[in-house]
Amino acid sequence: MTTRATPSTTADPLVETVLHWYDENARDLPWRRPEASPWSVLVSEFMLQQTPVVRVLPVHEAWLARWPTPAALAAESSGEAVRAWGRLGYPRRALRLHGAAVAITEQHGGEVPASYDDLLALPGVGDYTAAAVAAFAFGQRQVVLDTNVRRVLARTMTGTEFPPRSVTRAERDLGASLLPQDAPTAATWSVAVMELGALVCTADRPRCGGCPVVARCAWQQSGAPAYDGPPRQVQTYAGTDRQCRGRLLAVLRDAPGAVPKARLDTVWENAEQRERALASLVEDGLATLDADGRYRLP
DNA sequence: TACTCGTGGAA
DNA sequence: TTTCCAAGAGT
Repeated sequence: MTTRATPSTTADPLVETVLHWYDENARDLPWRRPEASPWSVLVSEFMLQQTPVVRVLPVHEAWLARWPTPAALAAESSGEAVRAWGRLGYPRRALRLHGAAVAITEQHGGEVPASYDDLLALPGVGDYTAAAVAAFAFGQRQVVLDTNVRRVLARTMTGTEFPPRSVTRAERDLGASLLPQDAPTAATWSVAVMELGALVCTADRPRCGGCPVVARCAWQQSGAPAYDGPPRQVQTYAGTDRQCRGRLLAVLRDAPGAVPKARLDTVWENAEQRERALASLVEDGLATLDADGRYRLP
């Protein structure tokens, strides 16, 4: 399984316990294998933004087989990236990943940059993804705060069931305070605490009975009080522009070439909303209007 | 800051 | 059936 530095480099017993738990319980994911390239890691991080691991796995495998390097993807049209993205959701991520591949090819000699700042400058790469790639692809010491890590820290350290709506200074300081000094150990801790959140310390029905740090969990020790913060964001979907865009783009994705507008008109009843959604797809660069009035992927 | 941006599995 | 939400980013 995973290897790491000696325990003496870590101060907090919670960190040590989670590292040991990860040694025994880590999932074998393609982008975690020793032979995984930084490009494989970067692609996985794009795909995993708001999409579950099980749905990413097959698309990630096909993506890396077709485009083994950033330059290979950069040589394709952005539309092919959108098509290969399939039904992972949020297709603008496909566009941004293509844009990142172009930037890597043109500005970094085709090699995924290792520095946080260079990564952050890539399209579609925010604080989380830049830190994650620096840590997981390059073994750097970075504070990696994703939804899993934030939830684990909220429960074990802060004693609340859920973290704040957006990342706070306190969370960042807490993450920094727990980070092992040794870079390889820090990188392993980052993926380990994320894995704990994904497999045990889940958002609903956490498996506290199987949690290695339940005895140290502030939330559990205080009786697992119910969440009393502001209501978490509700994601409505049915009838939204988002659903309409999804229907329209599915038609373009499944067609080999351009499609007549009449065909797009059949997948959404409300004409006003349909026109607005189609215009927004074009505006976003996810669709192109041909001179003959037909639509296609860019 | 708050909102938008897809999709589908689980309970 | 409805609700929740999953390795966020951009504006």
